[in-house]
Amino acid sequence: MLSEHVVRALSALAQEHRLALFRLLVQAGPEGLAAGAIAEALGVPASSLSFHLAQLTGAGLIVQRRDGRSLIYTADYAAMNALVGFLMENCCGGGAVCAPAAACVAETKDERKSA
Amino acid sequence: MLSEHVVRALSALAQEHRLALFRLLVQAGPEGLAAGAIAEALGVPASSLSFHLAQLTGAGLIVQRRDGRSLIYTADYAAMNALVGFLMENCCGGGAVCAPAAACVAETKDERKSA
DNA sequence: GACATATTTCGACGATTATCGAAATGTTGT
DNA sequence: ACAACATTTCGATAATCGTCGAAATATGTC
Repeated sequence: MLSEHVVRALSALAQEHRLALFRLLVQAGPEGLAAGAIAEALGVPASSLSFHLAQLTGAGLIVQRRDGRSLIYTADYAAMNALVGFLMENCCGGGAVCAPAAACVAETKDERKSA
Repeated sequence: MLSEHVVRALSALAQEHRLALFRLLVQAGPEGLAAGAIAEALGVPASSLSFHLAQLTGAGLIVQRRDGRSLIYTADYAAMNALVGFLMENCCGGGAVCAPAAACVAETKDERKSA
């Protein structure tokens, strides 16, 4: 993971609306949310939201897919885990006390059924 | 933890020099590093570095103490853990698959000796 | 007190960012 | 083809940010 990418990701998260947006998607899970639903949840005009979605997408933190006329956004958990891992890497010079980075492993609805 | 503080912390980290600086301190551990040593390690002019140190300090990510004429900076591990925890909070709606946030518990030299 | 060292504050500059309405694009149903 | 809906692109504006030299502040030494 290049620090250039990490800076881009952190910049994307370093903004009230985008931080709220990302957390909304993190908590929404793999099903994600449509742009319209996000705009309503955050109370942000559509054009502003679109700008923020583009920032997060460009940073690789969220992913877009289409469903009918709606665009559905989901958090990229792998990117989130990598970001956290990068920040805490070699914490305290690798002392045993420092726990390894957390990992969120998302499951789809189907995976949950078959488990 | 208020999202306002988190945004401040993320903004502080969302910059090449400051990200490198913070990671340097995270890896340096509780003993920390003097401003001069950091400036040399990063290849940044003293006045620029001072600006960045102030950003990180203001965001509560690092802490300053004095030793003679040097100012020693250390990473605030509690703040780092809180930041990561906030980001991953309630991941996937609280699904059991998602591991809890990582935690780095720093030890001082003395604590390590007596352990 | 004078001097060297360590670091911060000041001031100015160019570059990037967030905002949002209006218009454009893509999608669906008739 | 047309109308309705969902979302993005464009353009302009105000605000914030990173940079660094010069000067100021603090500390330690002689």
